[in-house]
Amino acid sequence: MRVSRIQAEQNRQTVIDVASRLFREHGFDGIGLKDLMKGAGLTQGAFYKQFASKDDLAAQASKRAMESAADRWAAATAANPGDPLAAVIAFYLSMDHRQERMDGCPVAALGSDAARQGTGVKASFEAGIKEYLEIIGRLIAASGGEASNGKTMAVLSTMVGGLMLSRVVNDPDLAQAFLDAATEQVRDTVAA
Amino acid sequence: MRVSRIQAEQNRQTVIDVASRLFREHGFDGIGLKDLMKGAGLTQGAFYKQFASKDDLAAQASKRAMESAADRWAAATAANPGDPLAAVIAFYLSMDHRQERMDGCPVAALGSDAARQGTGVKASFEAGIKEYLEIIGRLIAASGGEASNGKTMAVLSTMVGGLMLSRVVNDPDLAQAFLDAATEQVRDTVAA
DNA sequence: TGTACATCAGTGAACGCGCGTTCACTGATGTAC
DNA sequence: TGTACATCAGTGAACGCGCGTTCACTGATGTAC
Repeated sequence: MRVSRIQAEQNRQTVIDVASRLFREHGFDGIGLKDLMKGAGLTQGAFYKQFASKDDLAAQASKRAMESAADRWAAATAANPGDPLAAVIAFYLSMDHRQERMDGCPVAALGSDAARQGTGVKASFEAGIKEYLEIIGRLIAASGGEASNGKTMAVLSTMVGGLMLSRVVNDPDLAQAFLDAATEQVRDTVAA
Repeated sequence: MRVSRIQAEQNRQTVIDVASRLFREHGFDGIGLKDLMKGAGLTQGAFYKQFASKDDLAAQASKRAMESAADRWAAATAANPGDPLAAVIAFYLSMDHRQERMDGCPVAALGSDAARQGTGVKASFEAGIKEYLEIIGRLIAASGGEASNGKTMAVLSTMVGGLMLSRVVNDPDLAQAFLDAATEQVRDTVAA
């Protein structure tokens, strides 16, 4: 049964949204097209009316995931206008973020998977990472610090690495210690 | 055809070695038992004489991968006794390391995969990460710095994050910039 | 505006394939005497 | 030390299953007049 062009486009967007979350939760190889489509209320057969391949969806879903992650950074800054940079750091390096892979940072959730993917997926990550860097740079500058490219990249590296390491260990105390250590490091770097 | 107990144990070790490399190259879900066994010169059927499940192998291969990564750190320090800490940092945050996922750091190669795995795999990573921290702590202390737990964890976070970010982008210049930024940050932290 | 027809988003079944796992069998190794 | 037999590492085929992808079909939507 045919569906209006508006509805069809809406469905396509829903599939991308769902995929951006389920890929983060299960990895690109850990979730099949059947379940991805089911998550959008559709059946498997409709997939190839909307996307060229699973890889194509992976690239688009990665883009969407990075965009929505940047939106969450914006939300964190809006919630704490007094010290927006501290708000982003606190949110990113929190136990909450560690535990919600599905709605969290795609670099931490899919970084090592993405390194194995094709140019399309990597391009999506690259664009999102550049957006991250711009936001961090702006926040450092706004807080009165000197926002060099090197400094913003170092800050992002520490945040991503700290979150990843905290997720990879079983011991909750060690996980918390990584988040704390990264937080302190980032604060020192920003203040320097 | 039966094989001597010594040969059987040797085969088992070979499977673990091969798996530790192929998992890093292709991810836990990206390589099948048939190819893993073929890499060790065996056939698929022998697998369950040696391991309880693929997950069991993943845990053992993760342990092996972390151990051999620590060995490479030791090799780097031995090659530059004058400044062993700088040698480890330079090796870890190099383009060479970025390009050789198969023989490189398992945290960067499999970190986001490992976060989705069971307790066994995570325990292997946790043990390896503690070993990393001990080595870094020892090297900082030896270089005359104050080696707090927080500092060593922050250093490791920055190294892992910097390498991961450099692998996830297409642009080689941006990749190099992440490696450079992380290197400088780690040097500053260690010297502080 | 109303009618006739073409379009095409979505369905559901099928395709070939590789997955993790199981199993009957082989034949060299290990053990008992 | 030599012989008879039990053990079991490894083989290769099979199991059921889910994968990504394709396709004939449906029927509401969009278009032409």
